[in-house]
Amino acid sequence: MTNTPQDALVELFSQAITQLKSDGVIPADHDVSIMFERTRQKEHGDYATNVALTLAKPAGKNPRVLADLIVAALSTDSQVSKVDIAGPGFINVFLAEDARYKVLDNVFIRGADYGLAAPDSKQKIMVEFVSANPTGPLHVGHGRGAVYGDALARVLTAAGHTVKREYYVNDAGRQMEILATSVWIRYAQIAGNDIPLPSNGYQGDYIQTMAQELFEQHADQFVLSPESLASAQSGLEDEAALDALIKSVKVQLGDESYQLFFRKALDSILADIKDDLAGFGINYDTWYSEQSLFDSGKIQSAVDQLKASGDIYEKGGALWFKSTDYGDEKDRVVVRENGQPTYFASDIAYHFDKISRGFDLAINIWGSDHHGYTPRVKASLQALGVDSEKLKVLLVQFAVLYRGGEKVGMSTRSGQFITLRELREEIGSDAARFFYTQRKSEQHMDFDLDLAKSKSNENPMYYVQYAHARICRIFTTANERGLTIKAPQDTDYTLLNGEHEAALLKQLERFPELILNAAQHYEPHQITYYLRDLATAFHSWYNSSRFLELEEEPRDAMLALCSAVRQVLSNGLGIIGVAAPNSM
RNA sequence: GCGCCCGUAGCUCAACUGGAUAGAGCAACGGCCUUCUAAGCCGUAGGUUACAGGUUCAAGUCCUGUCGGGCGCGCCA
Repeated sequence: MTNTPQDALVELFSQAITQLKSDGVIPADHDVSIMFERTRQKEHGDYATNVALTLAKPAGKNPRVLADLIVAALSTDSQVSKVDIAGPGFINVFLAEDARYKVLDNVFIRGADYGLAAPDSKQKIMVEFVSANPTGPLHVGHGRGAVYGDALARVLTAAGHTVKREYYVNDAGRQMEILATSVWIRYAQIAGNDIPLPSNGYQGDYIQTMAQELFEQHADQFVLSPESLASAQSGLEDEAALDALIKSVKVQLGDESYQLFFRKALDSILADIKDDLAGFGINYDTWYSEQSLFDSGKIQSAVDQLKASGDIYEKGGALWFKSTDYGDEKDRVVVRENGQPTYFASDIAYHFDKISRGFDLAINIWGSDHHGYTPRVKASLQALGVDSEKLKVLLVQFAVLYRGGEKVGMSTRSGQFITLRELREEIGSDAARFFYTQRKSEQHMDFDLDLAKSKSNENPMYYVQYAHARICRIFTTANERGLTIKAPQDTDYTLLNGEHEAALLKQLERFPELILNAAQHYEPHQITYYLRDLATAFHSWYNSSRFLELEEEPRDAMLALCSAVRQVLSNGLGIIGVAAPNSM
């Protein structure tokens, strides 16, 4: 790893602060942290620190006076050309001319790894995301979490963490039963039975498709008499009637036959989800089955452990977890009166197991509607003796969809939704990823489908990709003209002395620290904004000069800079999972 | 009612996590193609950062309150 310029400056200033401490200007026991920021305006130099402002009070001195003393105590450094004091007491640092060219060598040496921290040098992190119930295809509403989760995983990887992606599959519970029964009813209908699908069953076309396939394989082998089921439905409320219907179908089909429908539904939907996400460039390391938590006894043992520690009590025939002892609003049921564990029971076991697998940090990406759920899960981890700080829940706001200026409603059961696949096929994986990654995850967001689908300059992704394609084109043209171009490292960087070049070099230099910052704050969108800034700096430069018509020396230097910009555009686009096309 | 998230240009969003004159894109207006791709560039206009207080050298950012929007408050998942 190459040290960032900030590191060197912090070192330089630390010595001065130490000096002032021994001189008695600053209290010797005062803990000083020095921060350097890149400046917004070039009149303020390359870097600025507010250290004199933060030390003014403990030192009992006017910030500007203190800044003077700090600057006076600095030893000379060949990398620093000038140090100014400005405003209320900022210390602005101007770097030496040649220091700015260093970044080019870094880019050329590291290549596709430029900006990336040493792999596997930090924490072991699991990112769990999407984890939508396997009761139907993913819809557009899942897109934001999917893209955010994957981009975050990529950012964390780039920052040197070891990252695993996991999808928690809710393959146990009532929704799955409703699904399996819905498939059976559609199957029975195809086989000629006049059994209506209840309105609270799954209505989507994909149910029909699965039923049709089952019918083709098994003909009418699994039909039941409608009369025997009708009785189960009469005189009950909708949900109770549905449960009765499920039970009835289950009993009459027999476990083995019922499982056929269950497995068919689960397997094909899961396969569809996997395929869909893979089409987005999202690939998981593990698909963790909720059912396996039952089968392995992990739920039971987690409950037993909580019982033993006195964190579970009985009330009204149900088992309650005392989450209020750990800061939750109210206690929560883990095992119902009827003996069925709740979804929360699975979650306790799941998160406990997750942390126990040796991750330093487990990140959950949840829809914002689940925010109230976090305290109880953390509470359960604490009760089980796990540091709940190891679980980080990041919330993603739902995107409100618009089509033709109208809000688009979403409902999985009714079968009326835009699938994620549809979105991807219409606007492309790249555009969708870019679009989502433009927004901070916890920010409310409007998703204009018409806009996302339009392949116009209104979509900023093209702006960034175009910069990359343009650079590729320059080299293609140079080649066509038979020009002999020096290797980038062999060119004279000092010829890159214009304002455009300075702006670009600065952007390139910023990339490694940007990745670290984006990772630290779980904000992949920073990469997107950076890429747009870099593309802007490039397009602006491009329009100001025709490189290929210059004298050889400056031409080759400029092409070296082009090459570096192309590399960083490519690296950055890779981190958000968007392609860097050679031509457009 | 209580809790969490949010409120920034006409629209969609940033703002290096408390720093200097709040920035981009789209939309609007005016310029730039005999040229390595105009999916581009240059310029103009657009703001009391919802509102009112507070904290300090410094607040869009932190605290309190008000208003407005979203979500949550099940022996649902």
